[in-house]
Amino acid sequence: MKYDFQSIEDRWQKHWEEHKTFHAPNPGEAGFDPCKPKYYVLDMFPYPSGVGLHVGHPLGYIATDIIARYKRMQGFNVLHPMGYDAFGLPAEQFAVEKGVHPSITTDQNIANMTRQLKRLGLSYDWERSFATTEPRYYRWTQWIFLQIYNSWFDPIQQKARPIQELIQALQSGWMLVGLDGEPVFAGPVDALGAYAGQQGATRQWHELTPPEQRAFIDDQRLAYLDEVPVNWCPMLGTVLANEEVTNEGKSERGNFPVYKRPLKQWMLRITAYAQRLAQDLDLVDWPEAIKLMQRNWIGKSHGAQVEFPLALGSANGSEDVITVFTTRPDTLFGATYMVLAPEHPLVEALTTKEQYHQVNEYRKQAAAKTDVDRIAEAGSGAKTGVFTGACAINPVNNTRIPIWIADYVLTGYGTGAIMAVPAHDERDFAFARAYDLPIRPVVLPDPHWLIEHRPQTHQATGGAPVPPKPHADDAVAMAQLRVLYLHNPAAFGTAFTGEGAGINSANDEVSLNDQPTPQAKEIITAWLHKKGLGRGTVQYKLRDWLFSRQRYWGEPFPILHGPEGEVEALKESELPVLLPPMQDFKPAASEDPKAPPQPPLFRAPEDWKFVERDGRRYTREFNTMPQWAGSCWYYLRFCDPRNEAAFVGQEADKYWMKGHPRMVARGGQADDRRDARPTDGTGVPPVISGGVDLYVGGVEHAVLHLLYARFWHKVLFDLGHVSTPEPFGRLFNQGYIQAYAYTDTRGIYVPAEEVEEKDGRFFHKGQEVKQEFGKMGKSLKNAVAPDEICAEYGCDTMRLYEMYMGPLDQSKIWRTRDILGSHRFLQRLWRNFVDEATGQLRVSEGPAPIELRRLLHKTIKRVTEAMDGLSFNVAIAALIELNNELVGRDTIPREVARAMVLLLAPMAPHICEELWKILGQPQTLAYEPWPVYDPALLVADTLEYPVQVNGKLRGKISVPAQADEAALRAAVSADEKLQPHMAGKTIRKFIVVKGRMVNVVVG
RNA sequence: GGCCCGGUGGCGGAACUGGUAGACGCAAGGGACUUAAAAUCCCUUGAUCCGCAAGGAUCGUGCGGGUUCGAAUCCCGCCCGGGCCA
Repeated sequence: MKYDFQSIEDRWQKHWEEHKTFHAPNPGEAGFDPCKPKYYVLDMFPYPSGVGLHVGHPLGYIATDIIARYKRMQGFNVLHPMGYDAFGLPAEQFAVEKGVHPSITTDQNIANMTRQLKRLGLSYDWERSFATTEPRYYRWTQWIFLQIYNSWFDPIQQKARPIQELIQALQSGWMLVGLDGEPVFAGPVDALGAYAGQQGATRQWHELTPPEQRAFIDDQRLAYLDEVPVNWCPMLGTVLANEEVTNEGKSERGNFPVYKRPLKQWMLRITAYAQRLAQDLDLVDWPEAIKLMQRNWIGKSHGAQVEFPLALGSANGSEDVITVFTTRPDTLFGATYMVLAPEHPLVEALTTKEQYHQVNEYRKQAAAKTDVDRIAEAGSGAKTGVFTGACAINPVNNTRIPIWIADYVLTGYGTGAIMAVPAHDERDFAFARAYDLPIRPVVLPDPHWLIEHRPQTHQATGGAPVPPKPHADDAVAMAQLRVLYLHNPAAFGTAFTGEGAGINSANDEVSLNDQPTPQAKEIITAWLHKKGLGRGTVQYKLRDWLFSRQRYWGEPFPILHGPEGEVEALKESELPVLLPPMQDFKPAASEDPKAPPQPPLFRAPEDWKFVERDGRRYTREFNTMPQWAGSCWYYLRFCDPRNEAAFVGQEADKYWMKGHPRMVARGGQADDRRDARPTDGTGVPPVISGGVDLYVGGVEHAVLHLLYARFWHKVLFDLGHVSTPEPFGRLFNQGYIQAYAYTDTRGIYVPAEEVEEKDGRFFHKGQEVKQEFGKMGKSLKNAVAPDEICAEYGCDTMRLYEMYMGPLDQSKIWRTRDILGSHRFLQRLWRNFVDEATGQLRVSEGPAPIELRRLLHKTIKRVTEAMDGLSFNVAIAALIELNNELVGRDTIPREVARAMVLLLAPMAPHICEELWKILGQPQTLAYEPWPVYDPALLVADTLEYPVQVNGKLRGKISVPAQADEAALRAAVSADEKLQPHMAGKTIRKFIVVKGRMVNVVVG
């Protein structure tokens, strides 16, 4: 009886499906065991792509499956679901290409992907599966949008609250309307810094007209309409979020040009959560790299807001100050000019008649460029700008400084105005040189910088002699260099942006001279605050989330627009708003960046587009939600996917999302949970955030999906709909599978499977080709389908191979021929259990020989620890070693056979189920207790100590395990091999590492 | 340019908290079985050197220093590769 993986795998997959082996009941349902702890292990939501899976995709799925199976055996209730993120551009584009409605292609793709996944023997609870495109799912996506829409962010409590509570507070006079359209607390302000300084200029709620009231409230919502400069991609016919635009100013999907233009769009106020999104990263067990990326994206920076009064005669109108934000207030004395973004609202009022034409022309040019172009041009040194004719006053030294406009300043960032400090900012430096503006050094660079950038040509020194390269210790030369810098910083060719001692920075009241940068910042910020000229601030790079897309294949908004342009949200009872059936769902793509956006829903049937209410005719919102909406909360729906009354039941949320201290497998006693304690010593903090216990996916979602989902989750948390502050307690990023790809002499990729190797060279149809490698996929023609591998070797082999390739978080290269090794392992395992010729079981009763039993328990320890660390490659290696030990024996003891099958089962479940059955077990092994090792068996009677002499390995001694130092000394001096190394020398030190080794220091 | 991660045999990789570097697999070579091939089983395999042999010596974890009885592991400086930001 040979190892017939085909029939074994078919049979067990059928068995699991028929017996619902992996169905996890919810609290309160039949079969639910409340005594067990829970474990929620989740894969990142996949797209059901039209081309199907290649072997790179399941890498993470296999890993989570192994953990799910392992945790089940350890006695956890395991939630392990899978579903599909099926809305969005790729699905729609695929549908457009094939000329079929997206709902049809989506269903086909889902069916195909489900088939492929099931072929891998993944133990998902398929009964919980859903797609974001199902109305019973997106109904709740719309519902959550309504929650966000009907909320505001209370800056004192730092949380979202129902907008109704704000309205009540305003009506009762507890809150007032500030001049800048901010809600202002009417009570005592001292304790409430958030509102400090805003009193005085306020209005009572009842002083506002109803439209004003409505506008005010709409401005406070977490979902709001705003006319904003957006990333407009005419070729896709939609706008994109900043995150969806590449550094090159192209769309991430399709690589089409993206332009900046103002459009009225739905925005989500994620910026209100900037502080908490950054701070709560401390609560989760995520890779540091990902936390860092999120922190960078949120971009918290400390600095100061400084007010620059306009010089007399400069302002035509109301405003008399320009506010700027700077992270280097210590360089304020070096601000020699100001720059406004071309779009800055003050530009119109400031510009003098003489400069009007030039300024206007410049503004037109700037409007035609994308942000990214502008940043790129600024970075490349091509600075452009125009003088407005107006001047401002530098408040620290009362100097008149000119106000310019330049497109290297963007409206989206900060206040859209900067103070330019050319001596200490690269872009300001380049600009100042281009337009001959003064450069005033106010921070003294360190000697290394001065030497590195010292002027080296006659021209650069302005005619002065070129000094020889000074030594940093040469006080006289360094002094000369400093003087040269102070007189002519431009000669050094670049700005000094580092920290140093202040110079040229004093007025009658305050001096930053000789102060190191951090202190200088504090001193000047305090002075500005005292004088009412500015204040220290915290600034974030994070922008609000642009939430509208001009697409068909997305969730419709639960929003109506009234005849007077008023916005009206639907009631919960009116959900879902179904996508209308349409034949022509194509976006209105155009190569003309000026073409007006035309959402496909604009062409929807009349009875969908218009809604009668109280005798008024409302128009539906024609935009749809972006791709990310559905994946922002799917992990919650998996907890309770069939709930018709709520997006997730409270009990289900509390049970599956609950946080618990991370369990540590200690000494293999993993199911003694009374003893479980938070991890320590590993440097991993205990997880206190709750949420998904293990979330596995690629790094590419580091900022987008993971930040959006955290934001939604926090809103739901604030409103009391979910019980944990964070959605994903522990995150793990798996690496990619790469593969060799081959290019011919023209540089064109040839199908990798047709390439043959000869003596280290590669040939395709007789032509030599070049070997490269890269991420597996269609474009490199190097994709390998899992179906082929499963057919040839079986999916157990494929699962083993993918896990054996290397650490899960690293990228690795797929080599089909290496699969043989994993396959041989399973073949050998099978033959150890079953006599192929007779079909006889080769298992013996009776106790195992002690040495074999020791090896078994050592293996249990290694495998268990490797599982906890997700080091499946190491776990497999340990099992191969044990298996190799069994090869050649006539029979294998039952206790070894049993444990071995259980240990391998999470990784190669089909063959193990079959062997389990052959061993006479009637039940699936999916819920068998995980083997536990006996620590007593790991301690041998005699130990072999390696002995070093002066740190070099010179021999080995065998001693009883209990041997003390004296016994070891005796054994060492008695050893013949060691003697020559110590002869004639005194032993100066005798180091014993108990159970590990001995080092003798002689001399 | 800044920050982060990594660099170990022909290859993928292992090595607890500083304690026998190279587990395990692939590839390669030799042998057994076989009419033959495949499959299987056994042996060898970091480099250099000494020895008929058993065995032994020296070097060796990107490079150069340092700490230590002892460094792939910790510290400093550099080189290379990857990622993120600019």
